[in-house]
Amino acid sequence: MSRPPRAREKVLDAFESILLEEGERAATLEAVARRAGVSKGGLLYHFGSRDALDAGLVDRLRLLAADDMAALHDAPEGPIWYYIATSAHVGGPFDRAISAVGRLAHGGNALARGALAELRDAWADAIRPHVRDEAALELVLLLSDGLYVNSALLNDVPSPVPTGEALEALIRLVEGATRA
Amino acid sequence: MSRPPRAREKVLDAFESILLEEGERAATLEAVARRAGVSKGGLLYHFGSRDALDAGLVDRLRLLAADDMAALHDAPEGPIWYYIATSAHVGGPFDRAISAVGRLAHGGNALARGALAELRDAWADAIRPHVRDEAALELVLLLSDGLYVNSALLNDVPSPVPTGEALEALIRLVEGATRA
DNA sequence: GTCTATACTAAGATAGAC
DNA sequence: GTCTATCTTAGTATAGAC
Repeated sequence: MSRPPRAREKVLDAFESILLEEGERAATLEAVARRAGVSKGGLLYHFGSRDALDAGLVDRLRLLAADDMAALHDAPEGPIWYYIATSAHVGGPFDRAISAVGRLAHGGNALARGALAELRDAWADAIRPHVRDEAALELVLLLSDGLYVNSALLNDVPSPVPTGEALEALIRLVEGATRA
Repeated sequence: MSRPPRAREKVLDAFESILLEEGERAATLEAVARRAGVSKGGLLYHFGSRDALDAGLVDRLRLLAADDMAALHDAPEGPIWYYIATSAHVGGPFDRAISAVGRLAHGGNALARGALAELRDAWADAIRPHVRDEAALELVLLLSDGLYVNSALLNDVPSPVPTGEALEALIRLVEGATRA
């Protein structure tokens, strides 16, 4: 009856944070270990190599993606609203995992690319029944991607991401233009 | 009457390619020099440090951005069409420079972040007169960002970026929803 | 399960020859 | 203007103590 291994999760949290705030290059084993509050050796007990650490983060993304897909299907405001609104709401565990795995994908990691491609396909399948055609589907998917890029990019640049009323106006516009 | 320094440009081309295809982490001075067909020492003659190389790429982006802004203003199909269509048409020098500088921005480079923020502001100013309100402006800008993310991400994953007729349908949809 | 110490490799940067 | 050689530091990984 062992409790979930806290250290492992702390390491993944640290890895994610550094990827998001400082990029792939800064996410060295030493930097991750330091931020997680363990030694390099301690980290390497849980993740035997850099590749294993990458794979650990991709696994986390897959788990969170399954939960989110369930929430999207059940959303009372409808999937389009849920999908776009949560894309702008970065900072949650799922959003962080997506962007962090995105950085690994940029670095050429095949596991990361595959997981993101699957996620995109799953979203497309969930939203397709609610829009009038493929152009409308593309618009919804691309808009959400745009929100991600922009929310992920800015750590000191002033944020161009719409929030609150501006975001609602944007979503109403998209719903009007795309709904089946 | 010295001709433009070819080696310098070759180095920037190589740096750009590696950033796009393999990410920040792979873009080491040695890898860039090898791809450019020069030695590490040769590279460091033109760019005295890694920071100088980063700055060189940001400078290139600024030059290309000025040209593109002129083309956007003169585009016969109108700025919205020009803007979205060219966002999907990655592979040109300008598009490559934007995505490559985007990678540097992810890595925390302040010059890169500043240049991209300025570019976004310039686009917003150019498109604002042609859309009906700020929500419509956001939609156009975010859609274009979405096209970039997706075109930049895929080196072996099958491309989710619409082209040809699908892209035209998407642009007509957006124009209908946003035009002033 | 976590640490310290250490080995090995690769990255950034300099010096000086050509 | 470009090269080779070399120095230094940082990144990955292993061994073995606690």
